[in-house]
Amino acid sequence: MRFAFAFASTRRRFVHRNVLGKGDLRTALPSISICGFRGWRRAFSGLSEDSRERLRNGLRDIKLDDAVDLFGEMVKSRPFPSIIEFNKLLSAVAKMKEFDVVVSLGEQMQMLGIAHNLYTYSILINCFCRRSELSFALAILGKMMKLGYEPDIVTLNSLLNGFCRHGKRISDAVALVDQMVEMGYQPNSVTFTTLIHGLFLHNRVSEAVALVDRMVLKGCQPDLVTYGVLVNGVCKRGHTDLALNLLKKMESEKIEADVVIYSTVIDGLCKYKHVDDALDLFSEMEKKGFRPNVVTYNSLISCLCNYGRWSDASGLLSDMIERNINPDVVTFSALIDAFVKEGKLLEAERLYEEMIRRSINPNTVTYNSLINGFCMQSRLDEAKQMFDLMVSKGCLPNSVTYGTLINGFCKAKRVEDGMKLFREMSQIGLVGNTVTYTTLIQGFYEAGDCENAQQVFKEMVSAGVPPNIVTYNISLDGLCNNGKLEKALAVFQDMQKSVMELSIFTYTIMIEGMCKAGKVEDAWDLFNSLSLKGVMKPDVVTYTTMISGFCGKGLKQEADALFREMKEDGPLPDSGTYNTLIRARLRDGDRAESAELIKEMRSCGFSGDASTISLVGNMMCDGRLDKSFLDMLSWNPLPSKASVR
DNA sequence: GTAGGGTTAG
Repeated sequence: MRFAFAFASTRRRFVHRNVLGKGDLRTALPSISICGFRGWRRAFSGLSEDSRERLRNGLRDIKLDDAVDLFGEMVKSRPFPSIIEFNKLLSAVAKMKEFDVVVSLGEQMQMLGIAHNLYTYSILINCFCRRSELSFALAILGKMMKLGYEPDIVTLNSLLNGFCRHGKRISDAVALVDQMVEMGYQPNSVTFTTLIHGLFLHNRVSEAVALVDRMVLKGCQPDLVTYGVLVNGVCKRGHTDLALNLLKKMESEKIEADVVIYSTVIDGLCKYKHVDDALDLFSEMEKKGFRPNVVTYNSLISCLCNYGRWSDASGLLSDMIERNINPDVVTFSALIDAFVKEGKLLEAERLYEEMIRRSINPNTVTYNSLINGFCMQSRLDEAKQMFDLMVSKGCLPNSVTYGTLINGFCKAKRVEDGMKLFREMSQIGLVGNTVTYTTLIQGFYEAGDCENAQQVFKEMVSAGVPPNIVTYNISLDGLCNNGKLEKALAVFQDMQKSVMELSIFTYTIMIEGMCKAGKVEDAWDLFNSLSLKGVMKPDVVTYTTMISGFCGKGLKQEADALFREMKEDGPLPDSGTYNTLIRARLRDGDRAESAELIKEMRSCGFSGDASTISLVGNMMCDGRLDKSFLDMLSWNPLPSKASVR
């Protein structure tokens, strides 16, 4: 046997796997055992004329259900139709990308004693490869070769695809092509295109691009599919210049482009912020005679929406309607989502009605956006109603739906309702992600319920969902704000020991926690340890937090000193820094110094914030301050920073 | 009768 690579795993027997559940294929198939010998002449007749006709036509446009029915009819008829007819059927199902069904049908054939031939094996190998189940494909290859069939270039290309899709065998894929050549096979454009695609799958972009030149050297011209793979691969990774060059190259090589390839590049340009280039290419494709389709429009419309270019987006919508390119659920969902994010819920609802009027069925994504819209406005009951509506329409909520609602309830301080939803979600088999869990943890801490917050954290870990730095920061903050500094410190220590990369934000939370617990000295030690370590620079919030801590303890000199240090060689003080200091001065009753600081703050372009103004208001009421302070804070005699710029 | 690919929305 000339196949040196008769892989070790081929020794493993092809395991029959019934991938479909009971009730689908099983019931479609005949039950041979119940047909007694005398009955079989009546039970098993030939194929109907209709089915013969279908098979003659190569099963064009056949639906999956019909194909499965036909298979049932075929295995009932005696004698069995030839393997060629079965192959036609398997091939048709494979074209629908229903690889599981193909595998299952092949298995049923085997059980009925319908012998596979080279093509049957080829189809099955292809299906396993498409499902990234290389070992099964190799097992069939072994079996096939044992029976004396030698794989041809088609089967080898399928196998190559299997290696490419396998998580760890891309280098074996590269080697396989060389091996093919050694064994006297001539790789064709499918071979190279498959490998190029595989390299992209493993993010080996430059190798993928370089392979095109290599294939030309080997006498293999790239075709439209090759360019499709290349253009998509580079666009998805932001190399839109390269994609545009590829379009030109296609033209010079007289390879006719198509609407999909243009749409791919347009979408790439949109995603990587070259909106106007996308619009240019859009008109260029029209000039070249390629008619855009709904997908082309959808890319552009959602992109324009994301940039807030509403009138351009709706212009394109009217364009497409005028040209009889019908908007679909994606078009409407994109527009609805964009309006929701802009807070224009009314417009979003109008679009929803419009799509119903056009008999376009909203899907989960559409409802998710609308639910999000209500959540954003804290209209939780309406959000829940929308949720019920979608369920009643047979539209299945997914983890985004639940995540959105849970987030809404938590933000509206209704963490218990959020938790109820979370339980419901788990019951129907949807898994929460890090964000969902983190939202709930935050909700419980904000409700002062540390116990449940920690419980959710534990559940998260045991469910195998990894807490991230945000989860930890929220936990630290929650513990500190609920008077559990000791516990927070313990967690903080664990974090420092872990591989997690801490941000300055984490340290600021701890410094604030220590200050609030009256442990300003500890906070100051931590603050200084930052500069000593040198890895983490305190930012303006860290400084302000520390200054605020000093002020709270009446350590005026320390606060002033840190403020000076900040101005000399730290981060620039911001409105928060000034307001923190000003409130401290005002509380001290130091009017002159307060006024001085206010003036300085104004000269930097900041003004009094809400809590400073409310403090001044209170002090005016009990007569400790006069109105001039309020004027200083809110009246604007100085040019603002913006107008100076 | 068998092989490769690409576009849109949360």
